[in-house]
Amino acid sequence: MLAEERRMKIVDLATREGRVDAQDAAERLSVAVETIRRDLDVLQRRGLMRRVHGGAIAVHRLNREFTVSERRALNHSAKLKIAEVAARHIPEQGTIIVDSGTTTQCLSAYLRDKSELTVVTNSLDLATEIGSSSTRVILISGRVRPTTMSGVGDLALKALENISADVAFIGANGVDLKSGFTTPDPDEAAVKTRMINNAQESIVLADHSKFGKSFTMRFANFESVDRLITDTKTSTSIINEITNKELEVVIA
Amino acid sequence: MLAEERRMKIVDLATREGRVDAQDAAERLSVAVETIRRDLDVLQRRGLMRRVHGGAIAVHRLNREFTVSERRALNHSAKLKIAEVAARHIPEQGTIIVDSGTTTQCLSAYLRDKSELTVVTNSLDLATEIGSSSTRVILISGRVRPTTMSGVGDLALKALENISADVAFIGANGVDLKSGFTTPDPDEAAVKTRMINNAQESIVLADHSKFGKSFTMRFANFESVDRLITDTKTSTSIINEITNKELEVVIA
DNA sequence: CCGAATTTGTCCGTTTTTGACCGAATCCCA
DNA sequence: TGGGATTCGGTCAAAAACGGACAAATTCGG
Repeated sequence: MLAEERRMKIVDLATREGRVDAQDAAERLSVAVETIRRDLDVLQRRGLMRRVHGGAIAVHRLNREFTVSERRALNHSAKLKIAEVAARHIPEQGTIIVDSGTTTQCLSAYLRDKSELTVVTNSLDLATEIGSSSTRVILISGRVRPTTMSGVGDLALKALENISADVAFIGANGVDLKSGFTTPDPDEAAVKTRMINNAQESIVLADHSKFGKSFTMRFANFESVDRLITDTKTSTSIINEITNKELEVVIA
Repeated sequence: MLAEERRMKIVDLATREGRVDAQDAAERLSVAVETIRRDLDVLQRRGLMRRVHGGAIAVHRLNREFTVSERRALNHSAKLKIAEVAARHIPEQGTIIVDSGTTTQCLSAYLRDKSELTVVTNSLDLATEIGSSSTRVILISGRVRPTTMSGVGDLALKALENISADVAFIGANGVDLKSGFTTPDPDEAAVKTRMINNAQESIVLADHSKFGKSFTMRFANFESVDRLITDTKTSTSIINEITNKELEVVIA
């Protein structure tokens, strides 16, 4: 059996059963466990599954299980540092737009009790956290997308229509040289684009795990964003290439 | 079973039942209690649940308890009964409007995972609770009023403009023979009025403590509401007088 | 057909996971 | 409030899984 063929069968197994047991797969495909383990590593690098002790878990199942709170914990310290740096760009007064997402969510600590500040957001969680403080919060309506707990759709775009802000803090799922800033959901992408358009200055927050990835919907290219904040683990070569595109990159 | 798989099942248990009993989970997943306890520690570190004596509780439940705990304690059992009766008027499919408020909030238990139902609400807490289920949630928002954590103002009215629903469940601060249904905040009153106007049928939920009180803003008179649900502690004389005004009163 | 590169299997020391044990801390109920 | 039951958390040992090294087998390019 060809190596690729074997890997296909492993993917097959994974999608059918949701997981792969290294030991079990080795027996079924009559190869050594080490081979399976190596295969799983390869498939993980291809983004097809996630390696865990004893085997691997199919991504489709992962997405379902990964809740907001779990994603929040992912690279949490990096996100906190990014938020800390981003916070320097929050004005004392005026209006800012804050996108939904686990990274932008970390900004909440810097947004409470700013009585001269208006925060416009489509994130339920963020609004809940700072809504009870003296900061003026405007929550964007819309259909609630369960995976991100944010308001999207036509209503959200309508609500944003007449709002203009000083700064917009935007999250991204993918940052790639070819594709620009991307996200999987079309509705969510439309909201992000509108947010960027309606702000004087726009800042994207993205930790190292987002780089080199691209998803279906581009919501901005490098020219339309003013600043990109990331953490120290992001490869410097990518950062240099982005800096060449007239986009200021800040490393937290 | 893979370790990660087991942990997923624990998260599953937690989200479904709100809590995890270490002993019980150990038996169900046929591993030692110690293993479960270690898993719970890991999951806590991932921010998925909060460790407590005897097991752990899901974070989504945790947030819920924190946000409305004090207010909800007031006449809580009465509110639960009112919600139970009100729930009989929730259609299996179609669109309903649910107002913000501690009483209407209790409806959330009956609104999760109704895939044929669309819930329109201006309550952040309600949207958060049912937004993660398969129920379609449309959040009406605008400026967030800190005391009630609800969306009000011009933006909210605009968003409601083109929405029509089968039933509206409305909360009230005061129910009085002379003043009708009242609330202190003008913005909130405007939203309630619009909600009632945009629904085929409107139901007000009010426990006994609301009767005989009146506040600045009337959002509805007795004629414009179809049904009033209250608890057994409400004085029968008031109920009789209200019934005379062509308003059906249901006692939970 | 040959040599190089890649893949695969084996070996083995290291790490991780798991279940068991036990004294201490905590909870629950009378 | 006190005592019994439960739970906790730390240590230990066995088992499983890991990963790196290396050799054998296979594939590839010329």
